[in-house]
Amino acid sequence: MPTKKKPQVTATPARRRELLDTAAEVFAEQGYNATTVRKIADHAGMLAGSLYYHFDSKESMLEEILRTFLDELWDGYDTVLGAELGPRETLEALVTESFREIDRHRAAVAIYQKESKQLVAQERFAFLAESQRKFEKAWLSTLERGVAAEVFRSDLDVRLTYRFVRDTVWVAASWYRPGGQHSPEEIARQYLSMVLDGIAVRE
Amino acid sequence: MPTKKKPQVTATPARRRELLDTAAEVFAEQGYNATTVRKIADHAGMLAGSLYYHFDSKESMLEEILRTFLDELWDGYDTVLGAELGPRETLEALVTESFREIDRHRAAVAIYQKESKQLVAQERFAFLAESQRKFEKAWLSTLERGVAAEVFRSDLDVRLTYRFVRDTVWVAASWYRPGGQHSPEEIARQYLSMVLDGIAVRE
DNA sequence: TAACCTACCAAACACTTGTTAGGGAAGGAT
DNA sequence: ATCCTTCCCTAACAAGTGTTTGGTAGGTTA
Repeated sequence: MPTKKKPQVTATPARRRELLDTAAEVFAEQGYNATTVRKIADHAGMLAGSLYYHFDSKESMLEEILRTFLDELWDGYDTVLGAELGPRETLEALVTESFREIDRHRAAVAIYQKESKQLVAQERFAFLAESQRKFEKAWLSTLERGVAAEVFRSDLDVRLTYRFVRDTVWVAASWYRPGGQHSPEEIARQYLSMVLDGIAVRE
Repeated sequence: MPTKKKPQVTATPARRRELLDTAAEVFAEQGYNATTVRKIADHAGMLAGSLYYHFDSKESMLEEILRTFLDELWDGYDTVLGAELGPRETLEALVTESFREIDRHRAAVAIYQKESKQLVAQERFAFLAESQRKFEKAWLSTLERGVAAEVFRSDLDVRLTYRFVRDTVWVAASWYRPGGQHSPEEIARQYLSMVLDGIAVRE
């Protein structure tokens, strides 16, 4: 007799993704640790134990939410980076793509922002560290290319600039609401205008 | 016979603040919900129950940490706002003061960033909402004054700009380490240069 | 009709959580 | 020498935690 069947792997992915979406929203709203499986089950209209028909554990839900988000994020980023644009155009495209991802995966981004720092220590979530390295490399090299090409200022600390740009983009997930008065593209445009040209009036 | 004495109020504040500092650091590192009172006690070299000689509850520790931080923050802010500087100088002073507060209250700022959104719903932490309103008013009015005086660009959404500036400043607490290679003033200078003049090279 | 699979419920499990009650050692005050 | 205060420990508590086990209604397949 083989091992027990694992509906987690083969079951219809429709209900599964539905449950992951509600779980992601509760995680984002209340925080991962403060979210009990009973709360998730409540939002899904079922009992706590029933979740374990679809998932191994609470932690595996979190992992799948973050993995799905990062996979899609890197699809977009790799496309941009592979286009071999100039440094300024690359930065514009990365920022715009980021705000689009926030629009699509608001909950996952919020979770990532809040929890990734603690999760990355666990080997189960080592893929977060890998993603962070790729992320830093992509942004830093773009900024450095821009400095070399004299389209970005050379008197600013590149690493510091990277941190500011990175944080401001992603922290937008904490206040962004899809369907609001600003589209992701409009937010990206305003943000880029601020970061590239500054908010001070030019003489 | 009067009610039991409450050492929480009258006890020597030295040990009390010491414990709050270690608690703040554990809260900042692991997150409030993920931090057990036993972990705090471990870091303080005592047992969990002993904490309750000094404090009413885990929640009251959190409240005191945030209250202490916000009190000091507004001391600095009110001084700046009372100086009646021009809009650009006010913005510069607010940013610099913010980075100094991050330097002094790194842990508290990190906690505030992570938890305030969920805490503000509880009436016990209503003072967080009040602080946020004051904060928004101070920044928005400064930005609007700058636009009116034509020192800040008028084609940017003020509210959006406010959010970007606010978030980028405070999120720095997540990567800032006191004693690092950049002083708070140096970080403020670079940040202001980026926000005011942009990172693009001027023609 | 019978066998089976899917998706859930009901009830319990072992464990961790914040918190409390009683006690005691150390040291200063009387 | 006695008392009192400070500060911590020991031991337990009730509630809440993630998870497991066995069962079952309803649809699908043989």
